[in-house]
Amino acid sequence: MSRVVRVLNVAEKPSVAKSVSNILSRNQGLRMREGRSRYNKIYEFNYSINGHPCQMLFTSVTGHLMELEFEDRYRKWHSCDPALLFQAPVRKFVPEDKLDIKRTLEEEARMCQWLVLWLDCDREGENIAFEVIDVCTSVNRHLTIKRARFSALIDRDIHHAVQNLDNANKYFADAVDARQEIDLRIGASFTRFQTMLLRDAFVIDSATDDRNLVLSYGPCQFPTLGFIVERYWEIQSHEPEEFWTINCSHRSDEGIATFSWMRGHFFDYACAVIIYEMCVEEPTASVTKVRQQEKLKYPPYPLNTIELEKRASRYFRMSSEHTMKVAEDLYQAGFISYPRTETDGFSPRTDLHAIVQEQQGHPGWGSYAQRLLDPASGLWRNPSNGGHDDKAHPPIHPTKFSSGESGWSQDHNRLYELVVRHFLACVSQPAVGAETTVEIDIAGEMFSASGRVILAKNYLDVYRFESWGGLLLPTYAVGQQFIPTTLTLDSGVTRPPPLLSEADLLSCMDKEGIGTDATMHDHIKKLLDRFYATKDPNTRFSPTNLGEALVMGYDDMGYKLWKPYLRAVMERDMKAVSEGNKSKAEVLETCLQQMKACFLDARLNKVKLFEAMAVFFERSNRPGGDEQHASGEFIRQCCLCQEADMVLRKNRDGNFMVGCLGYPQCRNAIWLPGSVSEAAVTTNVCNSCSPGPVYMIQFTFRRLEIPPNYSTNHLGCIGGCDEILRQLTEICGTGSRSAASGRGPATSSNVQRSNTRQGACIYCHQSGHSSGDCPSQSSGPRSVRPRTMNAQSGQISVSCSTCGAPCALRTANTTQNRGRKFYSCPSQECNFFVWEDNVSNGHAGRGFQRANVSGRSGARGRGGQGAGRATGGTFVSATGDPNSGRRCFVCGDPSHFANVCPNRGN
DNA sequence: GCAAGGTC
Repeated sequence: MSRVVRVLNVAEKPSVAKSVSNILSRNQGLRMREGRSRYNKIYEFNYSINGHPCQMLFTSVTGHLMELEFEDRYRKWHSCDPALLFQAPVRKFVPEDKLDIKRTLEEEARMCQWLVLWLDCDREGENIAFEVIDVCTSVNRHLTIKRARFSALIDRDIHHAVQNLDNANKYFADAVDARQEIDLRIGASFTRFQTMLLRDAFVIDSATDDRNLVLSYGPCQFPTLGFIVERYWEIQSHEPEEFWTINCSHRSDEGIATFSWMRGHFFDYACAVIIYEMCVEEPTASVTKVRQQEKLKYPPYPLNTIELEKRASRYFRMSSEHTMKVAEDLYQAGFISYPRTETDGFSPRTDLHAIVQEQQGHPGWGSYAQRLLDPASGLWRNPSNGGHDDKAHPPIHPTKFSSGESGWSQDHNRLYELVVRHFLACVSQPAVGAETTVEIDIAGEMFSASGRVILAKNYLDVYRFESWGGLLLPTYAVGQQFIPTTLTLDSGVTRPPPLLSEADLLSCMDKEGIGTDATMHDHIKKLLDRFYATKDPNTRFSPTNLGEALVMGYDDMGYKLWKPYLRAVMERDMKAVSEGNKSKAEVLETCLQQMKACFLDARLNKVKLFEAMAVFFERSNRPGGDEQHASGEFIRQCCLCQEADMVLRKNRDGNFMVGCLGYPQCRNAIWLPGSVSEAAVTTNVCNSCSPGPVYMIQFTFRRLEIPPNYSTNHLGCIGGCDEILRQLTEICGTGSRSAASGRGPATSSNVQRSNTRQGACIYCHQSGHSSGDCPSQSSGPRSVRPRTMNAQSGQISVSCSTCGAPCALRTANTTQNRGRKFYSCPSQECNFFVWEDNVSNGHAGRGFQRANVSGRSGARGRGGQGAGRATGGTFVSATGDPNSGRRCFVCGDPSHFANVCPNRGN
């Protein structure tokens, strides 16, 4: 008889310690006692491992026990150059809130001979296993260490795991160590760098207190932001293109059928008109094909975390972060299974019927559950498998019946209902429909219509979140002829894709491997918390100015730090480490070396970040931060605070300004043109500006940055009398803002992309000279971006970014934007367009973004040709009188439509 | 004051 072995078992979370204890003890003689941490109980029972009688102690941690941090002397933001964070020593330690768990482990480990690790069987779990080993072996070096590998919390797996104990896998743990270190070093260095660089240099109005604003960078949060910005840019740069299509409808006793043109649409108006006129001439339709098909609509795969978040967002507009909070509540209370799972297929050993049985009494879906269990209904179907398996948790499913609890919020009820209905749907037959497609021929042109009848709803009966729309189509027979009720030539414009919804964003992250199922919602929330993005009531995300500026800045540097590539490379390296093909040290060295080089380069190119920020934000004259101002030469007394002096200053970027020494009480500042290369205060006093004296400044401008008709030397005054200075400020912008509005190397901002024609002069559209030297602009060039003027008088007027002509304020009359006001250039060539609310919000206009004008029909037909009139149908010709309330798409004139616009094609 | 990953 061998001696009883005392075994310390450690799980990743309390629930697993409890489940495994229950399984192994078979609920016989299971005792529970408190540990030092209130969440992590200790279970005790007897068990026999490979014939050794064991006294089992089973406790848990709560995820990682340790954190990685820089050594103390590098932890303060100003303690070191952020570039040093790529080599600064780091240490792993148990944070304050985990110390009680650590103490429990130490106390129990001292009394044990074996340590069995029941952490989740993934890389993070393996890493946590080594954290536990670290803590336990430091108090008991004689421990025998074993790893239990299990894929589901079911009897067979657990008993198998404990009888086949394995060794912990250092490669897996190393991969996580590498990830942690890389994330920390990159995150901390870039975050400190860009925060300290930009926060004090600009007036960032998004935060209430921008002194505490952190402009964080992270290898997951930035690509997530990148998805949002990229889609936003895609929308911004979309050039709507007008197209033409022919629609046909036919009303009969059975109802109406709508036929669409099988050619789709034409972008060429003339071609469309020719074909349309042909159809109008001979409008008799002949049915050429009638096809009937049975179609199945399958229920969804079993539910995993990402799908739960996506569906809760789609169906209830719950944020992913809130969804996970509510799901955690339901899980803690025992109503649903573990909510953080990648698995979307049930193990064949799961007793699915038992789960359905529990739900039979529910007033909402109980009767469906009953039908499902009745073999006669034929409704049951073994669930399909989505192909993902985290080997640790089953798909999310109900674990306890409830018809609503008193403490539940509406969202608790909704989420529980979603989990239950989703589960019931998974074990149901697909919906069955009959689809009919009818094709007709009018004057040689083919049109088709389709309809669908649902024959059996099956899972759709319980899964009320999904529908399967379909119209009933009247009956047609091949060879049948009829005269269309309507035959119209309709125009439409191509539309940009919509902004990313939360579900879209989760899909992007999932696809590119950004974050894990347990952290994706955190990254999304972080973007909102950092003021990088906003979410509208339809759960669609837009970047804020801040978010867009940061992405633009890095993009202009040529670094794809905002793309998912970096994470993908890291993920590949992690995999190589976990497979033993690369060492942790090797991956750390190459990755950190590259990232450091990238960091140093980004710092050298910080002007790109400044430029991008300057597109959206005013420069701040706040002291501190990266832009220390030396006290400058006296110009005049400040006429705002009337107390302090205004002095000439130059910042580190070489930009000049005249600022009040009374800062921060007085924020009076006059920024000088970005084209100033030198500025010196003279003894000359301006004759016209008061109160005086106002000392004049001798300016030298950079030749290439000012129009040819301006001199490079200028004795100027900042008091307001100097017209040349005013013009150059307008043309060049101030500080680095000027570069972003057209000077110097082009930034790839969307503003630029949409308002300039690459490689050609923006005024005459010829190449060979820059816009600043255009011979057609005798009065000097204009700013590229649309300018708002007279803002102080309360009146805004917008001039066209291309031709400079004043724009008319118009009102949109489309489904999506009815009543919204916009400015557009009267000239057809410019295509300049901007929403009024974007102008007042400070957004620049874009090249062209017309409102939706699709579905507009023309006017009355050309007399009694064909049988249209005889049957009372409305035939619409490509020419004729306008309908009331509509405007020409091309010029906005309500007296005619685009198809007859006199300005068309000029 | 910084990341991302566990989890309560």
